[in-house]
Amino acid sequence: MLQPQQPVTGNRPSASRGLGLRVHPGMHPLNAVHPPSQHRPDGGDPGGLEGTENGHDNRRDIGDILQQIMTITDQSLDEAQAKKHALNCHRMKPALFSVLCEIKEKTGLSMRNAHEEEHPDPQLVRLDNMLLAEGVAGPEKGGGAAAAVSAATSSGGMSPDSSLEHSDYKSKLSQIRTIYHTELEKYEQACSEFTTHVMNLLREQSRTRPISPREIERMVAIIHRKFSSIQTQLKQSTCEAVMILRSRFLDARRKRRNFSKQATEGLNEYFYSHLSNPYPSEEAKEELAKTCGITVSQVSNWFGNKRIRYKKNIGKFQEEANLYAMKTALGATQSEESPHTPNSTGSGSFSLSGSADCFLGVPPMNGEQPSYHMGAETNGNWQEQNTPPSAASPGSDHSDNSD
DNA sequence: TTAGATGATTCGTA
DNA sequence: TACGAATCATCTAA
Repeated sequence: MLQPQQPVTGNRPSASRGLGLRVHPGMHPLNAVHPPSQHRPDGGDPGGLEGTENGHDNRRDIGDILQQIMTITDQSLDEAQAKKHALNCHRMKPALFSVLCEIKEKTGLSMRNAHEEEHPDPQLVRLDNMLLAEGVAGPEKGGGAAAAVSAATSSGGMSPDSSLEHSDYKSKLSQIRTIYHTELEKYEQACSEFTTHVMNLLREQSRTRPISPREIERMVAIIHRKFSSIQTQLKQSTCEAVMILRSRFLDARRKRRNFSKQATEGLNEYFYSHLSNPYPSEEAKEELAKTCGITVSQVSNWFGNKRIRYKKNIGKFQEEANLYAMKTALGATQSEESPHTPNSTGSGSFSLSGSADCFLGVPPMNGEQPSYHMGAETNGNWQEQNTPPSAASPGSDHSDNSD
């Protein structure tokens, strides 16, 4: 029986290090290269053992070569080079090489993962799209920041004096972009270098073991996948940074400012004068937006909030409703007394004295006559549920009608 | 510091 | 798509 051979150098024990492929008692090194017909996967290998016990010269040579290969990593570089050269020149090398090729082909190793398909990672696609949209990836033209700023502005959350913060935002986004591209370049360069290195190694190794071009390609693909996952992490971190930056600078809720008293009064005046149907038309919203100095969406938000909060606690708003009713009534009286006297201090500003009908020229909703009382029903069951019976009677009871 | 007010956002629904 | 409802985040007065 062929015993495991000590490294040629003989300067260290062979069983403690190496590739873990050392021959152990009971297993002949040539088991790995037996043709499949002789291979015994059940552990027993009478044929192989028989062969070694017969002291087959060729197989002993091959065993020597294999053993030398196994111990190459344990040797110094010079020794290894010399050994490699010796192996390359060995008379049995072509035979061993062809056997390895054959075995490799039959085990299907070379076809492993051959059917793996390259699908774009959906997460990566999302990250790419986001970075593109934010202006971090892709050509730098300030588009992302500008788009984000314009989006925030159009939502009505940005005040005109926020241009300084915009520039701050842009500069920080630019920093993120710079870091992102620097890191990306580093990764790409490292990937390229590593790929080249591995390909050279494989080409070199292909002289002593069978390595198909397809195998090299697959190895390159594996490397690229690994680096791609690192890049994904980079993109993820960048996205998070942009999100934090964006929320810090552009989240309208963080920039919330209360409307001016004048604007709030104007909105309230409209609301209570149309209490039976507080749903301003688009034209009315636009007019309100213009006169209050806010956006149409802010008007919509305000009415949405007002309706829901009014409905939730009618009693609480009763006093407010009465106040605006009184103001309107007073304004109407003054108008009657001096019909030619403008009831506002000037066009474009809100007056608390005008009647609901002539409320700064804001078109009545759906053609209804604005009123504080239970007027024409125009919007579902809002009116019957939410219009307080005493709204038109300032000073009347303030009973809590909240639901 | 804190509770209430308020503007904005999100989500489900008709 | 507008709206209601819930919720968040900030403002403000006490």
